[in-house]
Amino acid sequence: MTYTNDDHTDDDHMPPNIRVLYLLEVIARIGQPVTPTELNSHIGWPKQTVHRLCQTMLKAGILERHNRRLYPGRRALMMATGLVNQAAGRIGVHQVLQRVSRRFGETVNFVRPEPQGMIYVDRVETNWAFRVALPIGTHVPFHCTASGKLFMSSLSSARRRAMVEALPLDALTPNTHTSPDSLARELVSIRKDGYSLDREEFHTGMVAIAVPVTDAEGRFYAALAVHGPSQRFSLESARDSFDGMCKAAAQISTILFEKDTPDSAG
Amino acid sequence: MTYTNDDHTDDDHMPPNIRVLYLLEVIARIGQPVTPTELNSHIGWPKQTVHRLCQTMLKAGILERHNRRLYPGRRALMMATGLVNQAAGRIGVHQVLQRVSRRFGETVNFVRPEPQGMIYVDRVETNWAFRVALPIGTHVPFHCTASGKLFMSSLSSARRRAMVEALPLDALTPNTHTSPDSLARELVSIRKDGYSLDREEFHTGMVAIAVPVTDAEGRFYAALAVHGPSQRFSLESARDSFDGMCKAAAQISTILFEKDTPDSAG
DNA sequence: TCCAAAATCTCATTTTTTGAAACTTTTTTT
DNA sequence: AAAAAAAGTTTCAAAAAATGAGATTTTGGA
Repeated sequence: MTYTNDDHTDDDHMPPNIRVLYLLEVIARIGQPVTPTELNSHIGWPKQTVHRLCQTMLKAGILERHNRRLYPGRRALMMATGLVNQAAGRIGVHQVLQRVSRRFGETVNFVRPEPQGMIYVDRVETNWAFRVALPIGTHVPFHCTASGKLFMSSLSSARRRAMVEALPLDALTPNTHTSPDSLARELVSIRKDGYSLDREEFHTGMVAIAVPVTDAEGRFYAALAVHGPSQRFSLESARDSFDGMCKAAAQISTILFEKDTPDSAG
Repeated sequence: MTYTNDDHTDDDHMPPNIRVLYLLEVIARIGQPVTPTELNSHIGWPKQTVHRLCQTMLKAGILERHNRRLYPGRRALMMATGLVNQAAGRIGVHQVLQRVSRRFGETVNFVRPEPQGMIYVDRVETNWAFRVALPIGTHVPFHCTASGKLFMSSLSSARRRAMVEALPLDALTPNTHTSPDSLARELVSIRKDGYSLDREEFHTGMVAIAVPVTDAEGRFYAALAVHGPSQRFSLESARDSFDGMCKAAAQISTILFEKDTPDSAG
């Protein structure tokens, strides 16, 4: 399918700045101390390049070397702790997704808009055999997904119109919107209803409902979506889940955006 | 003239590929979403440079932007989580765990938060017959473990509340918290006391105490926990171990985060 | 609506990175 | 203990990227 294009891939030309980060990333993924040569075997760059970059990071105190092996240094650890802490909200978000998934028995996605399409940021899957085979990090189109339509419905009317007219309205199923007018009309009603449905517009046999997660000022931040096969997850059951999903969306919003009150009991 | 003999300081000269990391570092240190211009005010580089570097990281998925502000992206978090678990100080940390275990004669765990639950990162076990059968790398729930409750107590009140409400409060023993209120109340007192107890809330017959290990800026990094069967490791003995555990936690913090201490008797 | 601040674009110059090849050190094998 | 193999280091010219000043556009608030 032409749409599941995972852009920024690793091969797709990486600027030298990002190479350093990629190296750190690989070290983090491997999960145990490595030698530069072992790194090399995971990456496949010229060995001099890998060695030089390691040297740079060693000099900077980002890596440390013991016994010829590379460890994340103090600087990396401090940075990592700060990042994890700043994103502690994501732990809470994941827990909310799990709760929603448990409650409705279907796959739950957390989806954000990006220029290339809507991107799956986090997910909790059910154990059912039927599953969407879209890995986290995948971009999906705007015009035929519950989350994409929800996002567009949140735009100002001028932008909404411009976007609808700019999109390639490829028909991925018989139900996909292929006319700007019908799509624009649905966006208006989505805006009114507060939720967006995917009526088998992306994959035949799959339906979805999405509700918005907004930031502290009420602006669209992400979509919380539940996906399921139409046989067991009908459009009616999707609509029935609306209230529960709104509550979950509000919780997520609180986790991510609520200002810290100076901690009193409660 | 050998005046500026301080070879590789941070200011001295930073190669372009380290600049990207430095930017991430500053973002991590600030601890909350920033605009490129705010970053600029912390760093003082030409604004175009900061902007360009931010763009590069956004394109790479290392940062995310919402509402003009930069957030650590999914890629940054994955990297950070991976790095944190293999820091250069691991060996030293393990030795501290061994000492604690020898001193109290019980199993000692080093536990960190992840989206799926608290994860056992390192452990020293006693030779006693009674042992917890949770291998390293296992995720355990937040609501019924000393370390999980300790972590949640470290969150801002808004996040704490949202998380408590999102969690499935499954009763694993008669003592498990099953009401958000009672759990929330305990988190407040944990925050006050500086330690967290597991009163047979996870496994009947097993109690635990956990104290926080913080980084150089006081942020939660991990929990240090001692586990034992209630018959020989009572809640009182757990509390008695508090001072010793705090000392150990401080040592771990020093090992992991402190810059070279010129051999002062701590 | 207008205005100021922030962000983006353009481009010549400077600086860095790059990676092949030769060379040295360390580790393993015989 | 010597030889062989693997890992790591140094050198250097070509290629690529980063840099940052100035001009331009976009954005958010009054």
